[in-house]
Amino acid sequence: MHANVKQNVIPLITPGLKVACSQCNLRELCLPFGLSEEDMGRLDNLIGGGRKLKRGHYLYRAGDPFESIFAVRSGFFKTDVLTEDGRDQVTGFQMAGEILGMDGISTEIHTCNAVALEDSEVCLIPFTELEMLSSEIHSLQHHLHQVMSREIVRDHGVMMLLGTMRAEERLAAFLLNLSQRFGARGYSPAEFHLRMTREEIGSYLGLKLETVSRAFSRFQDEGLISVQQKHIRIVDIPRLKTLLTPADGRIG
Amino acid sequence: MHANVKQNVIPLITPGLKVACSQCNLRELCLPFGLSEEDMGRLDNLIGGGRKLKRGHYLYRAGDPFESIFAVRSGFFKTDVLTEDGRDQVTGFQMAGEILGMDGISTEIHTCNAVALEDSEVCLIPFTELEMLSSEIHSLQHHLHQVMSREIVRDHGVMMLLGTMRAEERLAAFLLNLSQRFGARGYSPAEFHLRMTREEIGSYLGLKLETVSRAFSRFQDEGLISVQQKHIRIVDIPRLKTLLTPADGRIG
DNA sequence: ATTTTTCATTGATAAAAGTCAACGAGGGCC
DNA sequence: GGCCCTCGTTGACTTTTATCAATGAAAAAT
Repeated sequence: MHANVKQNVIPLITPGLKVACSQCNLRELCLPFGLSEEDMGRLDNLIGGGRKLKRGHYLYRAGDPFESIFAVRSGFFKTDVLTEDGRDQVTGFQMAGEILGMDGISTEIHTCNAVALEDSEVCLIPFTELEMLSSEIHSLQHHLHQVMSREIVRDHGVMMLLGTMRAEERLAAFLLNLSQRFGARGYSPAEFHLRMTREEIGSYLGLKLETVSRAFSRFQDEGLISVQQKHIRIVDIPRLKTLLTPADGRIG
Repeated sequence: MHANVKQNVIPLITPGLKVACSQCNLRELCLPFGLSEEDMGRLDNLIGGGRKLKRGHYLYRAGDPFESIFAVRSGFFKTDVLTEDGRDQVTGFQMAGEILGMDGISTEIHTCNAVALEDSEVCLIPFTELEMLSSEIHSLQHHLHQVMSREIVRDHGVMMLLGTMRAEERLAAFLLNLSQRFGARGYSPAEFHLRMTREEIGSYLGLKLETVSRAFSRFQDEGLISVQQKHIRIVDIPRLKTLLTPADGRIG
């Protein structure tokens, strides 16, 4: 309880940053995907500006009233759920173009925390207005549904990971997922900087930090990756992928 | 691959069952929640009738084109995801009033299987039509978003369970969740029949069936529940709940 | 009604991950 | 630039869960 007081005292959110989907190079990844020029302009008008968050600051917390969803413009976030008895589960890591906050729609209260893992910017999308606009723009409505559905499908993937995979498989899946997402954003899929700690990775993967650390070391020993603290280079993507399709001793 | 041929050869779906939300005693739990009489009538017109499924039959399968979501009218379903390498993760169990199929919205292709675990009936809700109607009826639109968001929040709960809990905690959480949902539907929260096998419970909880079975036996030995195959009676709900809030040795 | 098959339970043993502990490296702060 | 604190790594050992295997009970098929 005391450990993270330092990073939370002031929810340092800087309003007033002007943003426009139509100018944004993330638009193909983000909410405006598939909108016409004109409709994108209407979405621009709705978006309540951008907000900057310094590393360690909360975008929202469990218990906060829900008003908006957020699109990550730059930076890196994690979301996590806490229980009364102090358990902490990281439910996801979000990067540019991804949508945060949909957990709050159901009860009008956020059920998880969203924290910036590096200095970040988000676009604030007031949800009531978004619903109003999406009832006028069919493609926006449909795309919103797709984004929510994609989140459900992603969650199923995490369940699969947590429910059926062993430690090294989980880590391999995690690295390949990051790799793919960095690649899709024009960054190197083979070399990147982890924004989260071993403990946060462990929480996401349902493992203890020591287990994560050992798995990293083993991957390095086997020449799959090269690790130096938070710097990762994937040396052998194909072989890393084979870790996810193990025991193919199935009889057709 | 061969094991479940028997139950799948004919996707025995019986169309033509007429249903009306306005007459349905599940309406407070289901999609029409919060609609006016008039709007409910419009929803009635949209719903493509009911369908009956015999136990073991698929409502839809991964790979099927997505057209509709489904509301469970009666019966019991499971959803699961398979990987190429044969891993199988049960992602949920659905009962009356709950919505199935939202995984398909994102890509227009279902990503999981939905199987009836007992003879069941669903209402078929064509999704394109639902979107059209929901852009006219704001409360319907909002409620659809809430239903999807609730699914996301539920998924976070499963992640928490899989990521942080031990075998007995998982089973306790599972039983309490079923208990609560049966109770909400007017059935006994203390005594019910499990529709799924130990293996399916295990898959959902990220455990092997033997571990599930042992945990059941231990709960029974400790006087928490009484188990006889699929028949469960929860003897001591409060004590079962304390299993979920263990080690409260936190220092404030 | 009987046979067959599936499902559940239990025990012995193995494997995987967790726990406890020590040490070392980096990054941020003064 | 140096100090402090957080984070990461590694080792030894424990706990938990999986695996393998056998038996029994119930449900489905004939």
